[in-house]
Amino acid sequence: MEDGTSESLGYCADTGVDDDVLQWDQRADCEVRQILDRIADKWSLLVIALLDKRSLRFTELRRAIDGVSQRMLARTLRHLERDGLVSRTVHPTVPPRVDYALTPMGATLHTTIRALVDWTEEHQNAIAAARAAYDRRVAAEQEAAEREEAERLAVARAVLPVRG
Amino acid sequence: MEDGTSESLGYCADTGVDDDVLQWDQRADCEVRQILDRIADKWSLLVIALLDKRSLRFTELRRAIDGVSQRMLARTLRHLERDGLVSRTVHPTVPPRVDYALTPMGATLHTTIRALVDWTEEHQNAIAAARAAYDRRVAAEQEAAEREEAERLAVARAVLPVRG
DNA sequence: CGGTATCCCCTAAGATACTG
DNA sequence: CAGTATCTTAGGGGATACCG
Repeated sequence: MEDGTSESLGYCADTGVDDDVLQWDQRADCEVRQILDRIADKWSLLVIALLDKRSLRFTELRRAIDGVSQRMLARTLRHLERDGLVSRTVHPTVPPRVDYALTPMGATLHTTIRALVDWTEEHQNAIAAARAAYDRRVAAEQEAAEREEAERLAVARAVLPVRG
Repeated sequence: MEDGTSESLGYCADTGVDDDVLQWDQRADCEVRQILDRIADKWSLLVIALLDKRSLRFTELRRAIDGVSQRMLARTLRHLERDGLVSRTVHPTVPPRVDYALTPMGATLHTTIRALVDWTEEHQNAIAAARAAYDRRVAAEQEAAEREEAERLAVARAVLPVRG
């Protein structure tokens, strides 16, 4: 057993904080937050995406997901299995064969995740543009700052007598 | 400048891989993946959540989000600003005042994220139950394995002569 | 107030090797 | 094939100190 969720998490009851802006619970130990962190995880997202079409074997997933290590895939799958999002079926053949599939709950999650990915795809150009614009702005500001700095130095040298 | 997205990312064109199961691009350098990783980030999610209601100052955000360090909040905000999801407005007063707000694009993202959070809230009980069931199963299996092991040891001791 | 710069720790994740 | 165990490292993230 490597970790678990065993620390003192519990349901996050309203602490009665003044601010009602907090529509979602911000506290670090909140259960919702914790679930969110897990399913929004890089590999989880991809695994759920892939399993939507059909069940897959361990190695099929491994090959399908570029860059995932054996360790991380196993870990991710066990997490998803524990959360009841993915089912694991062992066929007692030789060589062994293990199939992973979405559970009904996992399938409902897929829909939601899909929306997020769609959003990302729709806006990726806009985001790229925003980044480029931001970077240009920053670069310009930095250049300006450097020019100003150089000028100040030049003035200082002109005013002070040269020593040595 | 701390990092950036400057490496050779580029749009991930279809590499013509055989498998059409890959509805989303899995390659580690994929732009969509990279954006997803950023917005699915723990702090980003919360910042976007909070800014939906109204614009907030740095310190307001800091206070609202339990457990965030100054460094991480600043980092997160700069990322979001760079991606065009959050706008940053400096009021040249003294003491300085900086307001953060969602851009129109940020607002659309909020809707999508909200769906994800809703899903999580709806299913958190089911997930908790699944986890409990899983943990019980694992515990039972482990116990069984230990019993078996103990038995094997007992048999071995009974067969082998006691040395020393 | 609203940051940036610095140091430092600790864990998540990759690489590697071994097992049923 | 489908994993687990072990080692190691990069970098996420906290604490602190200082600037405009």
